[in-house]
Amino acid sequence: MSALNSRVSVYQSVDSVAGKAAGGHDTLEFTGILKTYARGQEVFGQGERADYVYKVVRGAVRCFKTLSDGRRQICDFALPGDVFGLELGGDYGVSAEAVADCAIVAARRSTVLENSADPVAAAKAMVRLAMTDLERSRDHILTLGRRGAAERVVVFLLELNDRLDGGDTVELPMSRQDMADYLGLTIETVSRTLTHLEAEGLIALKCCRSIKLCDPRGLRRHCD
Amino acid sequence: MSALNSRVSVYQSVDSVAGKAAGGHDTLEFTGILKTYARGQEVFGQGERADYVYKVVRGAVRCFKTLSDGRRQICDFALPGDVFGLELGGDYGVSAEAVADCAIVAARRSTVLENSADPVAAAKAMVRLAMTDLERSRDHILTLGRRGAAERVVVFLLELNDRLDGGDTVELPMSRQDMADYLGLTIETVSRTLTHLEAEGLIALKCCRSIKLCDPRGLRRHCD
DNA sequence: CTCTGGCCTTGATCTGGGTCAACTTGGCGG
DNA sequence: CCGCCAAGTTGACCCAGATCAAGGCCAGAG
Repeated sequence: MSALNSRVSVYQSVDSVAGKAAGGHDTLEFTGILKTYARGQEVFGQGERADYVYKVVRGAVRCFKTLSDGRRQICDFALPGDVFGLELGGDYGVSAEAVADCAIVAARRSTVLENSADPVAAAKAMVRLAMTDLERSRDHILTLGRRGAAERVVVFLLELNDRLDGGDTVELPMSRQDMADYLGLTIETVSRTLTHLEAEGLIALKCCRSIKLCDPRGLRRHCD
Repeated sequence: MSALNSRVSVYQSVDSVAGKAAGGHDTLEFTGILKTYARGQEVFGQGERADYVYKVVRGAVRCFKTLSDGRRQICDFALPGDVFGLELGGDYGVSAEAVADCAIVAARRSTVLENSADPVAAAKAMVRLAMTDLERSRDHILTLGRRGAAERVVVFLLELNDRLDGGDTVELPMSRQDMADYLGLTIETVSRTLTHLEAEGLIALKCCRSIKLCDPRGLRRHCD
């Protein structure tokens, strides 16, 4: 459970972590320590002091909330290039775990925010990150509140395809359980739905973690 | 449908719209025009240019997304003191309508953001607003993804009671339909659930828009 | 006063997705 | 190569909440 292979080294990243709309402005200087996390390893837990901000270099992370009886809801997946662990101030509102083996940069909050060379640009980049997350959350809310199982799965595949950008094939970094916990379904329903979509010729399950989107137009029609 | 009673006047508001955690810093100077909106009137529509930011003075606003077949999901209610219409840049990602008769301040985005006397404080206040919304959205996602009907209604009542702060009684500004569209349920289920909660002695329906929380502790136990 | 139209409640029935259980598949260590 | 175990699939059945339908309860108009 605890830090197994936490090989660490200093890492300098000055990538743009701004949204696609940015024309190069408002980038967040992201300097920190590169760590690796094994599949299933915790990055941080809900309620801990939010002293660090993270950025995925390789792999994928799930950010989730848990009810006292164990029910889990994944709020978001952080994919390569994504920042996570951004908080209002105090504590993390979610827990974060590696979905697959990961390389992640951990930067002190204060370094990224206060000690920045250009505080206005840093704050603007923060706003951009928060608003991007917020818009994705809203779509997630729409999906969970008003879409049926098939629509949820289709929306998920299309979104992942968009974010991973691997042509017409989605290489899922997560298990069926993770998909289910993101989509508010059960593993059985996710599995069945994928089988149905394949039977309809909309997708092809090359293997259970590799899905080809055969008919993107048809899929999009499936969920407006 | 269009602007019926859009009595307008200049309005100077320098309220703190920062979160509760703020010790007085990072306030957003919010200067704009005070407008009134009739119940049901649209404030802005999804896809329109997001040139204005809004702040509720009186009444309540629903921010929602709609699917092409008419299914509606309310993402958030904006209550007195809340800012809404904050966007990444381009267009509004949701539509906004008055749930009840409202008084709302509309401020130009540029006035609030760029032309601010203290751009760093403004940007920080923006981050605070976005993060607050984001955290509420995450809770909403948890509710929609993993809670049953009774838990949803209870969580909703507790949250509203917290935000409105009217002692132990919640004066609902919205209809059953709005509640249902926020909670991912139907009006019938919301109505039945309230009746059940009353039968259990957890709440009292003084009238259909006025609900007394008789046993806050019991309610909280209902949904962890 | 009655009429009308929202809004809300209540009951009967239906169904999408959950639950339970068996089985298959695939990756990995020995 | 086999055996093992986690992950995924498939089937049978069940139930929470949706749907369909009938009234009830105001508030405002006439």
